Amino acid sequence: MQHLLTHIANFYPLSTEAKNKLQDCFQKVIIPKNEFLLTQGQICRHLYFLEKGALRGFYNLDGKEITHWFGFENDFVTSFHSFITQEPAIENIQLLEGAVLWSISKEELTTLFNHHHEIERLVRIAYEKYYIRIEERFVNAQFKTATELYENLLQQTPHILERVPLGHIASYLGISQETLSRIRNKF
Amino acid sequence: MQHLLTHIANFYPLSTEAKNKLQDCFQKVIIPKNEFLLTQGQICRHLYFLEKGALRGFYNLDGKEITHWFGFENDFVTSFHSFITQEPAIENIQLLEGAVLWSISKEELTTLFNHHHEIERLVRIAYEKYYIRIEERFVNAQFKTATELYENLLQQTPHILERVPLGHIASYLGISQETLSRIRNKF
DNA sequence: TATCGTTTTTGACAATTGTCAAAAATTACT
DNA sequence: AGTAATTTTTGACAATTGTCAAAAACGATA
Repeated sequence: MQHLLTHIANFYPLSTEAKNKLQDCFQKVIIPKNEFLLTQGQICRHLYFLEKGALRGFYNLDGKEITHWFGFENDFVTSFHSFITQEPAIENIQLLEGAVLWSISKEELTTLFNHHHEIERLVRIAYEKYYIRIEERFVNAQFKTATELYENLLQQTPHILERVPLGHIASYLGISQETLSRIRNKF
Repeated sequence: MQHLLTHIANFYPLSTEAKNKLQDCFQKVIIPKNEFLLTQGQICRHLYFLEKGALRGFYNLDGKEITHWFGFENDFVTSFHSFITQEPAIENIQLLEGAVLWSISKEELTTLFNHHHEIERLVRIAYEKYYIRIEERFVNAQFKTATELYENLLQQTPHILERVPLGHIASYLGISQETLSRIRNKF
C-alpha cells in the first residue's frame, strides 16, 4: 500500500483525509503467473495498481494474439475503454509474472470523486501523463522503422526486453517475431 | 460561443454559475487559412475550441512534414504535450481553412479548476473520451494494412478525405502519398 | 540429467509498401 | 481565359517486412 501512496504523491499531493479514504477503498489482490485479470467480453469493473509483477493486455486479430501494452511495477492498469464505458472488453489482461495488485471498483472511485475534489484532480493529472505517454508511443509506432523501434525499446524501456517473451514484444512493436529476432541479432 | 456550451454539455452538464465563469474566460479568435496557431519551439499556452474550420498538427521528420492529427468543428485543439508540460512544442499547428476558435489560457483554466470542481470533472471526462479515441487510432495504425486504414477513414471520418489534401492524409495514416493514391484508385 | 514443451532462430520466398522522377490534373490568381 | 503553382497520378524499381516451415536453443520438471 505504501508503494501506491508514494506513487500517487508524484501526481498530486493529497490531504491526509483524502489519503485515508483512498486507502480504505483499495484491496490487495495476489494473482499467480499466467492467470487472467480480465478476459475478452467481460466488463472491466476495476482499476488496479500494480505493486509487483508484470502483465500484458492483448487481443485477438485473425487468430493471432496482439499484445498492445505491458504493465510493470507502479503502473495503473485496467482495460481503459471497458472501465470507462462499462462495455464488454475487447482485450484480455494476463499475468506475465505472479503479481501483487491493489484494486478499486469504478463505483468506489466515483464516490471518491464526488467527495474529494483533490482525488478527481489527481486522476485528471494522471490522465494527462498517460495521454502524453500513449501519444508518444503512437507517433513512434507509426513513423519509425522496425530497427528504430527496437533501439528505442533498448534505450527507454530495456526492462521489457528482459522480462517478456520475444513474441509478445514483436506484436507490441507491430512487427513479426522473425523480424524482431533478426534485428536483435544484428546488435 | 453557443457551440462551445452545447458541446461541453455532452461531456458533463455544468451549473449556470460555472457556465458563466467559463464563458468569461474564452476569447474569440479568427484566423485565416494557412496561418499558424503554433510553431515548433514555441510554448503552447492556450487550449482552443474549434467552432468552424479545419486545422492540422504536424512535425518535421527527416525533412518531411508528418501530419499526425486533424481538427474540425467541435474539437478541442492544442499541442497537448506542450500545453500540459509548458515545454517547447515539437509540432506545428496550421490552419487548413479559415477558422473561428475560442481560446482559453492555461492559467485561466487552472483557476477555473480551483474554483469549480465540476469544471475539473468536465475536463477529466473529456480526457477519457480523447484517450479512448487515440488508443483506438493507435491500435488501428499499428495493426492494419494501408488498404484497411483507407477503408476505415472512408467509413468513420469521410469528411477528412473531402477537406484535406491527399499528402496530409497519407502521413496521417502513416503511408506514402503514392500508395494512398493507388489504393484510392482501386475503389 | 533426460525429456517434454515452449520459445527463438534461420532460410527461402512472397507481398507490401516506399522512393524517385516525370506526367497529368487540379486549383489559384491575374 | 490563360498562366503559374500546387496537388495527384503513374511507372519502374528497390527495400523492408511478412509468411511458412523446420531446426535449434532454452527452461521447467520429473
